[in-house]
Amino acid sequence: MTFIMKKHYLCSISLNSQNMGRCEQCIIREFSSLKALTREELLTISDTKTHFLVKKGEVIFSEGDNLNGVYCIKEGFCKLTKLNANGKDSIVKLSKRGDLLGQRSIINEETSNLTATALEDMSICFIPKKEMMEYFTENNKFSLLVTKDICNHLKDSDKGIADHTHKTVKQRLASVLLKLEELGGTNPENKALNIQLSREDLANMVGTATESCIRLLSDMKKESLIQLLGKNIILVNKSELKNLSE
Amino acid sequence: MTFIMKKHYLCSISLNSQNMGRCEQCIIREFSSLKALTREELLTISDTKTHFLVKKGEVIFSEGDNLNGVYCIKEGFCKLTKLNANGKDSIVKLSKRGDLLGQRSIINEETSNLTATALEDMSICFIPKKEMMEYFTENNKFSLLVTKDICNHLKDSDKGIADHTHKTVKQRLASVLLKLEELGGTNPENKALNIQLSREDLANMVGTATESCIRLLSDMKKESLIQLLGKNIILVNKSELKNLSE
DNA sequence: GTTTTTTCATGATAAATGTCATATATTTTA
DNA sequence: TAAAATATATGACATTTATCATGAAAAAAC
Repeated sequence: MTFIMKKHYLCSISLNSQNMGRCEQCIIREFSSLKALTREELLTISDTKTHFLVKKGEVIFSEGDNLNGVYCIKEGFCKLTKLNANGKDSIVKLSKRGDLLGQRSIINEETSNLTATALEDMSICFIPKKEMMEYFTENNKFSLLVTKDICNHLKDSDKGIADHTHKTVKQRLASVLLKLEELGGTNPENKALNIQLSREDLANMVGTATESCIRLLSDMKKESLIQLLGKNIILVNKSELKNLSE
Repeated sequence: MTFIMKKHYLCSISLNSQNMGRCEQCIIREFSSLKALTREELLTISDTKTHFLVKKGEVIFSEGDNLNGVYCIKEGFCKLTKLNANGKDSIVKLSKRGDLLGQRSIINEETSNLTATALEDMSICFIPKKEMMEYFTENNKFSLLVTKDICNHLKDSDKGIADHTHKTVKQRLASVLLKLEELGGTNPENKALNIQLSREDLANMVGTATESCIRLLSDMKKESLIQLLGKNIILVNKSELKNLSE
């Protein structure tokens, strides 16, 4: 287990001066509730937002941090984790391009309940709390979309609890592999999953020991359900994986 | 496993005529986001709401149901469950007096993702979708409270996923027992938990087989962590249960 | 009040999963 | 590029957990 310092404060300063990207021209906002903002609101956000790059493995924010705004993912995947008392991580959720992070903490005026860590090099915009909450209270269309987004997360999480309650490890692994494809898609060339998790991360998402996860991947390979090419995982028999996961 | 018909439609009609309870005088609303409603809004809700009783074991609404409003619990506990593909239930959440049910489905305009079942005789008010959404879009104070409530549920559910990911069954059982006390309190006379779950329900909340749950309860009894008096569970050594659960 | 059904409890056993050890492959660092 | 560190893989084994069987206790139905 390694500890990596947060470097994004430095990055955000050095990069923002170079990055004159205007929110009103940014396509990414179409993927989130930000699409409900008015032209004026977007102009203000353009001036108050900061942009920064995060390297693979770097922490964006940690459990317990006081977030002063929300993070809009322009590019890259990240994991949202919770640390167990016995020192083990649980991956609660994965986020991708277009997703907003930190909404719950801002609305509830609480510290973050999750840690966000980049799974690959990322490009992120930071939108200050002040503007977010201003538009949240004044722009009804925006607040409705934000709330709907949170509602969807809630539905996913409740599904997650149910999945972890009575399914076997193998069922959950199958389910996670399909979820990874759904979320991140596949490489058009070799059909491998675009989201590359370490075996440890995969185990922390499935809820099992790393060795058990590796073993079950090997089993699935022998059963021709998947193919393993180094870090690459290819879902060979998706319908059977689907059957297995249910 | 038994199937129980929903009878509350009948109940609601027969009872509503007798029940002239006015929302503006109801103390229960102080426990939920309904406290943000104006006097005028409350008067309208009084006229449109219906009140009904639900008997222990009866289903209030089921996974997949189209909810036409939200349910405000005036009295009693209920469980919110999700049915697994292999026919096993997971208890995702418990709700009590003052809680609102069905908010997520109404806001997202989706069918319910959970089934609500009474754990004891309950008294419930039903508030139609139309009024809820009207106030949600027009009364900012109300919508903020609703959203905060959903945010709290999300935080709880994410905690739930993490708990299920790497904790042992015994750790989770200890955690559930403490949660039951926190949520429902104890009988002042014998200090037993007010929320009485069957062993099967307890197992479905912990995420284990009923027999394993019973066995672990026996173990905890032998270790003087708890006391078992019929259906009554008394938490004897709470600090040790707390240690165990973490 | 008796019968029937359901819930609770426990033993025996099987199956699933976790842990520790070790080897190899891969990546990172110097 | 070589050395060090980390990630992946697999075997051996311990532990946990699930399943099946059975009986007792409690609750529900008659």
